[in-house]
Amino acid sequence: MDISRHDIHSCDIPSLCKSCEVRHKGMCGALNPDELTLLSRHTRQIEHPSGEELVGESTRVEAYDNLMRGVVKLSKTLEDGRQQIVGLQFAPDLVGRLYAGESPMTAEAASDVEVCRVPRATLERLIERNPALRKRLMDQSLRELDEARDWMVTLGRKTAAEKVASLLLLIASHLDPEAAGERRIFDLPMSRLDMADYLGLTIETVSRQFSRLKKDGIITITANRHIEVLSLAKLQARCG
Amino acid sequence: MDISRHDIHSCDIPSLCKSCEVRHKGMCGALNPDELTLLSRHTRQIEHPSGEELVGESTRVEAYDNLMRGVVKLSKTLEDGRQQIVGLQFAPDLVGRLYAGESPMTAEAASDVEVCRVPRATLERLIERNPALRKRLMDQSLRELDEARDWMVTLGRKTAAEKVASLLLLIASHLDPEAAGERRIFDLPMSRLDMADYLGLTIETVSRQFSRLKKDGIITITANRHIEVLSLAKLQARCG
DNA sequence: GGGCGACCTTGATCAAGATCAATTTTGCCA
DNA sequence: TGGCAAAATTGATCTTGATCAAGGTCGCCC
Repeated sequence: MDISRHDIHSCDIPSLCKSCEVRHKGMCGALNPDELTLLSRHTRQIEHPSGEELVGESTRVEAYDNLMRGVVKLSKTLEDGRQQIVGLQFAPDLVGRLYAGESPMTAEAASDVEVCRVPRATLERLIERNPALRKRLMDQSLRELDEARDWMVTLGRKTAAEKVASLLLLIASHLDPEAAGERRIFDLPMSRLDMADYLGLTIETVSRQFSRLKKDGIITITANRHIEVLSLAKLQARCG
Repeated sequence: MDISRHDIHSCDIPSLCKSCEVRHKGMCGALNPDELTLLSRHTRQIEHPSGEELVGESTRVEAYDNLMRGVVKLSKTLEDGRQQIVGLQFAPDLVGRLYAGESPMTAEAASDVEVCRVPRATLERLIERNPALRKRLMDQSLRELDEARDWMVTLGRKTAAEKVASLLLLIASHLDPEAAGERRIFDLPMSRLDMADYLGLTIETVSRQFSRLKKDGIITITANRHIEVLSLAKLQARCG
């Protein structure tokens, strides 16, 4: 794990700093120079390999993680080990349940991930002082709530085929958002098991649905993770 | 529908006023006298019979509803009519998706319901001015997000028996929260169809699970809606 | 380049819950 | 109080997705 001082001039915390790459979605411009200085003093840039845990379920929350690159999965586990993924986060989301003493879930790197870690107190102080930052975080929370409720429909009322199509569409829209037309190309940021745990299915069922999408000419798969969507319209039609 | 001027002295908007019945959970004390006067001028108290819609899916949001009595269900519907309930709201929640032009879901009275309706602009102006109110609404949003993610585990990974037990426990904790010991007594605020739509099941499956809980001596049911939980511990043990 | 382990696919069978089809119960109103 | 429609229960059967069981593929490290 690479931990280095955070330099304000080469700042790449997408959600909190000015010179970020993903300016259009992040918190850039929300902070004034003083606030940026304060932030840069307390922030550390950290890399996590795929599979590494950022925050454990029911553990104390000491810091928030600003997601710069990669995909983070949020999951919950029943006592007997059954697991459900309850959300995916993409850059430039803030990872971590605001204001909670204990994290209600596990946050884990789904792919290799780069974050900027901000101590809890630092961020919460900034939120107090900065209305723009506050509004951004409120908007992120409300958006996550919308997404969670959308996914409840998927979990409760869709068939296995519709579930897998919905997930592919969700991932495509985050990882290849600019693309026009019918095609989308991307690498799945998660294993079949993760997908099953997100969809409330087994890996076998997920695999069979992938095979069906392939057979029906809607996608091609190479090397397990590389997906090409040939007909976005047909994929959408399978989402229910 | 009974619409009457809202009188500040007999104010009973639990979440926004001072003399509310559910002081411990609401927004009482968040507003100063000026703000209360502003609010009282624009607020209307409204009663909705069970089944009546407060806000429709994909319709323009013109006002928020402060829930004073009863239970509101939030639902989403797929094109072919499949329905999923994505949340329940109890007094003194604020009903309505903050800051959205269009409501992402339907809000409907599950039982008979009393609300205070606040125009969108009025509440949003108050939020700007009042940090305590702002924090309360942020906390409600974050709590709803936690609840939605908890429910995703129920929808994705629990069996029918565990789902029904989880719902009974959820309702018991809201409708008979003070009770000590092993017993809880309450009236279900929703039909078997609503419960099925919340759990991602059919009414037949819900009914069979109720019969099983009865047979196993965990609950008694009278008149379809009146529930007595005989052993809270056994009910909890069935939640997974 | 070969070998090993993790991950994925495919097939056969099983079971939980859906569907279809009657009854029964409840609430309501005349 | 009786009658009726809506809601709930119960039973028989079917279907979807889970489970069990082999193989196959991929990626990585020596």
